[in-house]
Amino acid sequence: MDETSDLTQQRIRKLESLRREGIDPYPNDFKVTHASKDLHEAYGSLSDEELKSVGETFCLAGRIMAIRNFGKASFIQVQDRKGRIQAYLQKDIIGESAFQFFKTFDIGDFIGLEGKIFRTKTHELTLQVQSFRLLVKTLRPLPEKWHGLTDVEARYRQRYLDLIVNPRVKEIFLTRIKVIQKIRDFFTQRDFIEVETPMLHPIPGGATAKPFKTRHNALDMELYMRIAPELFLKRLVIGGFERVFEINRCFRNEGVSTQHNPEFTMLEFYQSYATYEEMMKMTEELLCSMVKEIHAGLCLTYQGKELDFTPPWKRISFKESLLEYGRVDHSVLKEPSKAIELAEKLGLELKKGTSHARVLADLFKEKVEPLLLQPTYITHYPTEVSPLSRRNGKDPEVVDRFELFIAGREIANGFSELNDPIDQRERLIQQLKEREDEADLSLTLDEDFLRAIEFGMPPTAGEGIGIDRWVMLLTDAPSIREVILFPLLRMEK
RNA sequence: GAGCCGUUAGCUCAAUCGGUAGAGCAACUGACUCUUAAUCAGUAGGUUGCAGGUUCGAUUCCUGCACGGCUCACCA
Repeated sequence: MDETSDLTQQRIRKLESLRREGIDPYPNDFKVTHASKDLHEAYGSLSDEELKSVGETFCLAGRIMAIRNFGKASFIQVQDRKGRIQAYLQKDIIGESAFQFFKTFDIGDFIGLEGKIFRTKTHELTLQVQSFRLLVKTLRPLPEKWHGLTDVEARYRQRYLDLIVNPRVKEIFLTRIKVIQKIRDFFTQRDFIEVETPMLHPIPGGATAKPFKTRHNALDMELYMRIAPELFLKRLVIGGFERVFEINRCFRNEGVSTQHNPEFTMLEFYQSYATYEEMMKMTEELLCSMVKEIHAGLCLTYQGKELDFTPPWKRISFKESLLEYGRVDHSVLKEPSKAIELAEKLGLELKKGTSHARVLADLFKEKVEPLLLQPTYITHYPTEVSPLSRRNGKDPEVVDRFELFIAGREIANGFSELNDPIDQRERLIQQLKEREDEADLSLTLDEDFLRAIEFGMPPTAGEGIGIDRWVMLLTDAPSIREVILFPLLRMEK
């Protein structure tokens, strides 16, 4: 058992002996003047001679990641929030008793250092320690210094360890944070307002995923964790916030995979007096700005595949894509029976109903989606599978909608919003009818949403972008769990 | 939900046909004042995920369970 492991017992004994000697193993009064990176940036390029004239004393603190002991001197690697720096402790300088005290330190302990900067014979910028303090005595040993922590389960369950010993992991999450910051800046600059809408929905809507059910005790009320913020953001548009965005969590009670986590982060934004075509343009600008910043160019490699983000991105209609990528016969687009025939030939299970549009959507998923490696907009989906999108002016059977695919995955979904309240009501009812057989009590008509639209929604376009999947592309992560700090796992035994 | 694979020391990994469970790092003792996966000598560390079964004998073969990974299914 961990609690009785020898290594931990040893350290508890060390801790007790420190206390007996009157040393506080967890002080909080050490003051830091510099971070490791500050020193690397300020002095990394100076010559050995120039460094000698730097008289300044620096106070740093961090976790000891490596110790290389000699008889009367020690090198240590100290890690702080910005990186690592080497420090050098010499018995002659810090004194006999201090040096003996240092010998009791373990890898993983936090240390506070005060000293001057110099360069070793092997040209490494190093802190010549004049004095030091124990800041935290740790009780458990860190994973191995060379291989680090590779066990995937341990990495996810004990993400703190993963972050301590695997620098790449820290980098991924810093990139994720940068992405979110960048999105905020992008929309704020364009006069959008960031809002927060409810996570607890009386009626789940805005998508057709299965929701998590929960319950409010005092109100004696069934609630659902939101599957999408869409219907609330539109209420805000109706209320006069003509440009809004939200970056927040959505919850879907579905299977877990390398592409799906039950809770994930979605960006949604709505702009009045814009159309789906302007959304496509804005999406190119937004995503390209991030690719440029993180990859110093418009190309990146994802899982061995070269992706080129140079705009404009290919746009092709849903039906055209079935012909061009799916290589289906024209008759499949025209005759439902032919579509069903093809789907059956491919071994697709047509559970969702066998209407022409649904079958085509299944064929698309099977035959087209995996081929869309380079950024590609698929436009004009069938109206039937897009209950919240505005009908196309020339062909009411399709909608002014697009989905963005990159590396064979859906990254974004946007459309000109349906603001005809009568059509909206009919299409939501139609959607409910199709799902009736699934006997899901959560599927109810959101009458307040329909009432809101009856008060008039300005012509608006909106879009949602899955942030996790986008960060996966930017960081070359093979699984969504690599870009979520604490992915959902079963309970540990 | 199904299939396949995995689970051995704190960490990373070995263990031939079923025959006493090993190494590196970390730890402990000692040597060493410019190392950087420091080096050298020595010591200690295990309910082989859990529960059964087969066998003289199981890390190894079989069954069930738990947890994880991948693929598929479900699903925006």
